Amino acid sequence: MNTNDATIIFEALSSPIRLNIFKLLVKYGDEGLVAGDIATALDVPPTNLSFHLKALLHAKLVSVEQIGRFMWYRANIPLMLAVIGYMTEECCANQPEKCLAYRKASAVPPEFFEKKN
Amino acid sequence: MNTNDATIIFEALSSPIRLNIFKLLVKYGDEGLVAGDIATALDVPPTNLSFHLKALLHAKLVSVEQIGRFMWYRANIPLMLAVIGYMTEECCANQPEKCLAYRKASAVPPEFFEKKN
DNA sequence: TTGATATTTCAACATTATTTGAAGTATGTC
DNA sequence: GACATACTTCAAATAATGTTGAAATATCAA
Repeated sequence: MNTNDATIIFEALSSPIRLNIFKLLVKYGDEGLVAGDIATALDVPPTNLSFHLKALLHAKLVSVEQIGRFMWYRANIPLMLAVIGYMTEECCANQPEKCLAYRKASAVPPEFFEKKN
Repeated sequence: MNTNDATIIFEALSSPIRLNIFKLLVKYGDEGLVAGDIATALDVPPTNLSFHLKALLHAKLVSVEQIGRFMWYRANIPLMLAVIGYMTEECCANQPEKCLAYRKASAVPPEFFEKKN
């Protein structure tokens, strides 16, 4: 994860349509969702959906698997976590106590911050 | 934090220049940095820097304080943490065990994941 | 008050992103 | 094979963003 990767990822999440696609896919987890169902759920014309899915694929925020005529899309949650890591990295590295204080006051759900290992 | 806020924030972080500005400001913490020094550090013409700082201000990712002729810019770290919260929310809410498993394998620095209270 | 410094705003232009309908590709069904 | 379905690619129009130099604003220093 570097500036370039992060830029592409943020770019991919910077449109309401794409952010909603990603959030929807997170919700469906490993099962994923077929392009047509994403289009229906979010009321986006198929052509336009393809365009946005391409941006998410390019950022690697989603993966796709063809099964018959259907394209199954899935969210790449580990990558999302890597971006979070990237964002917090510098903060923690440069002023750990301040970062921790801010984090304690943040809206991040507590169960997410359980000790790793 | 809703889709609209998040979109504006991701939009603000979706250009390499703006991402570098933000990272630089995170590094300087509470002290902040004056516009001219950001311009020098990142080798961005002042006019262009102003344009990008405006986007970061609009997203509220940075704040600004005028002191004499100087404009001191500072990163809004709590907001950054709020976005992280927003991104993890749905994941944790919908499949907590999967989310935790992914997190354990993620590159997020371990000290960031200490129990909150 | 004059001139220098710090930064922003403006206007023009250049570049990039988004949307749409029509056409294309591939798979499945009869 | 002929036709329907699922989805993508293409091309053209439109919209949004990014960049630059010149001018504006505001503070400071002599």
